[in-house]
Amino acid sequence: MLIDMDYFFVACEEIKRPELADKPTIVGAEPKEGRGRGVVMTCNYPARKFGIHSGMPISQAYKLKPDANFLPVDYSYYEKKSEEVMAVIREYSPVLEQVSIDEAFIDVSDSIDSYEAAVRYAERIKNAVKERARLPCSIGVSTNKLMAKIASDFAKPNGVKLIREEEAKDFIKDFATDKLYGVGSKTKEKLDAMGYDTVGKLARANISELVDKLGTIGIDLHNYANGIDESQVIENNVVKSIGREKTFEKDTSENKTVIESIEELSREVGAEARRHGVSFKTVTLKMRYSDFSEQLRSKAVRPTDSVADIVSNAVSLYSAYHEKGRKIRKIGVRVSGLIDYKSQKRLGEYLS
DNA sequence: TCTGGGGTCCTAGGACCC
DNA sequence: TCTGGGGTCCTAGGACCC
Repeated sequence: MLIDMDYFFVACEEIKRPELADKPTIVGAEPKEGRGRGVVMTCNYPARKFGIHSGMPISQAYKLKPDANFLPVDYSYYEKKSEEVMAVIREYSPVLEQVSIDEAFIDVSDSIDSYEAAVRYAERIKNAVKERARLPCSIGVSTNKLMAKIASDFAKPNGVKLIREEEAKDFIKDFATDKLYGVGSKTKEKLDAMGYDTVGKLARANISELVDKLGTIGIDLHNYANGIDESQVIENNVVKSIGREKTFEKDTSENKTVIESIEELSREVGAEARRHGVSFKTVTLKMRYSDFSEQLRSKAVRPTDSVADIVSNAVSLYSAYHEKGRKIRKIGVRVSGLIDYKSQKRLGEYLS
């Protein structure tokens, strides 16, 4: 099963202010009378009636519905609600794989022996999430992760959708290929060029041609197109990297502005690392220029968790590699190669 | 029309070690 | 004078997901 929260960020806001529910409401960047930068993170169904959707530039959303409620992103609140939701779901499954802040797979195949029972079980979970976390969700039910995810799209809003194993292949055959997990705009273009513009055609494609043009993911995609996905639901509670980035209100080439931002982002990253109880081995600086091209530069460091190390490395990467004169749109700082203190301590004890 | 911020995984070359 | 095969780590960039 794939449990996917409905219009999650706005639904969270509606708990605090129920009156938002009947009106078009958007969580995302500040619209600034249509001059704001950034995008719609989430919007509720009343807003969708005006053609607004997540990922849309906030300026465009403002044009479509200037008197909608535009709310800023309160990420830590949504994280808290997410934890509540995950705790509820966890009671219903021996294993839970959280995909994002508002989505999780569970695997209940060992304890459920019919499609009817599975649907009843999903309804129970949906009701429990609604009652205890006070948030709506939709649940896709099938015999593998790929199809459960696809089913969840058809469950929305606030529903349960079952796709039986024997229906799977037929269910997806007329979809565009980018409805499959792992097919984005680039891969879709390549598939189109090969003449595979629907999932059904991809299902009948020549595998060696796919591998030739796409690499080993060609095999996965061919399986997906046939409704086949052997991947397991796996607990994934280990964080691999921690980063913060921000887009400037105006593109800038002023060193002072950029460096101050790097310092601020570094402090946030450092605080987050401490919160997780991890040190890191690599610091990466990301620069996005006005034309949207991106430059990443990284530096390996001795394992550390200090903000000063993040700042000094990120700033020196900036000084060394920033292409002078080019205006920067966005700056980002990330640490990776994370080591948690406990394992470090264990290793230390072992070595001593 | 104007494109966020949080991530993951993969590929590929170079340096280095034994 | 010409040089293998196994491996790890570092760095850069691309594609993708929500």
